[in-house]
Amino acid sequence: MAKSGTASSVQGKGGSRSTETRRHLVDAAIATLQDEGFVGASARAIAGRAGVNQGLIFYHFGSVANLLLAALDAVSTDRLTHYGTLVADTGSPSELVGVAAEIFRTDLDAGYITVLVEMIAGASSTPGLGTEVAARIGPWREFAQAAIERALEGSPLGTLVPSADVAYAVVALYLGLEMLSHLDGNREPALNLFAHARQFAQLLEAVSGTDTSEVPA
Amino acid sequence: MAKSGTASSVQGKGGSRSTETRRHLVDAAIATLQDEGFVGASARAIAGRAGVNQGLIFYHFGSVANLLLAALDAVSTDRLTHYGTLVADTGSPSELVGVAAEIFRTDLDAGYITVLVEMIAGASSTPGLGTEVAARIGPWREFAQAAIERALEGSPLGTLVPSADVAYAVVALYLGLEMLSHLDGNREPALNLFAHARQFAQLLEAVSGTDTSEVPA
DNA sequence: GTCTATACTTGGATAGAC
DNA sequence: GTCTATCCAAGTATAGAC
Repeated sequence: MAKSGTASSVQGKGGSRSTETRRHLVDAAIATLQDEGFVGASARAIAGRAGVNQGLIFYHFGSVANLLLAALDAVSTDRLTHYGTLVADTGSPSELVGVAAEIFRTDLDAGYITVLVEMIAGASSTPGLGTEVAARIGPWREFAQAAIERALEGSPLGTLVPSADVAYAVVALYLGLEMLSHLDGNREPALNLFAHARQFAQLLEAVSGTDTSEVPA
Repeated sequence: MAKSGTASSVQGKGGSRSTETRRHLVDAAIATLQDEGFVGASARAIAGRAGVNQGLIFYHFGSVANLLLAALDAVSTDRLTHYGTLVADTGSPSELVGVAAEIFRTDLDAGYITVLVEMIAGASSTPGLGTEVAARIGPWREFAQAAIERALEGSPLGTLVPSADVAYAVVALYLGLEMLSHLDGNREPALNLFAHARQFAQLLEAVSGTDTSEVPA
């Protein structure tokens, strides 16, 4: 643990003073977005939570907006890799809905979607921020689309369902459910919904599955 | 048009100086929320747009948050009455989806949902604001639920579908689609979705409608 | 009762210290 | 290269003018 910051011209190693401060700021930015929203995510509020001088935000990230984007980046990459492992061995649509419910519940409780929602809503104020946020949501849509297509491949539904549009709707619903759940502090309605969706998916599997002998009257 | 504001102790009439200023402020608050978001909706910005002194906001509404709530009230009542006339003569589910698409398109272009989304997201910052916003969203959910129940009454789907949960999902989707559409300035994906939903509703009507002779294999 | 001028607080950004 | 002290703009709120 060489902590001497004097002779370090190399910045690549993870223990450098710079990267340490950056990480603290990013973590604090995430926490502030969750607790105080985009409005409360000021340089002073974030720096105070990180325990550093607020000027460091402008030195390391150039602006508050850039720091918030870095925070969004951190959450996005972290979540997407986690989703990947969860969805890896998912076969049927009803299984996918079950995993989606699990993902939603975790993200909701941990406040990850809050970061996303606040950034989208807050982007209206800062010029140019919207494009940057949109670029970071793209992977979420692509992930959803890939998962949907994989769950439906081989099924007759696969050719009927426009996966891109459905993925768009899923992400939108994800965001909307977070907003409503977060607003009245009650996650039950949203979780109920996933339960219903799963039953519905099972129904669809029974009707249009590969095994046609079980189709009910 | 008695414009003399000196001897007016009565405040009921709509042309009074006070109500006129209030109306200007509410209109300006709506426009500011749409253009600049919750973050940009400061007392100065709103008052500047309304062409009045910013101190008037605190005199007439007590705080910026209260003015924004008044703006949300204005939008909510205006929209809900409008929805009422549109959904009045709607019979089948597919018709309801068609009307919902029309409502969404209008609201999206006029920026009405933006006001709602910004208020929800912004509520994280101001203590107590969340409860007030939630109270103003309740009617939207009730409206959606009533419309869904009416479109499904008589159909076997009516007893299967949990209308409250579906209404919750519809409002959430409505909000989420607005966020995404507004973010990348492209309303096509959302509108495509409504078209797909309509086709799906028609399929459901054919399968489980009152006329059972048309059920396909 | 209605409005304006002013006080005070917080926020973004940088010049300069180490 | 890293960080702090300081500056100025923008925000909320009110005391007092009309």
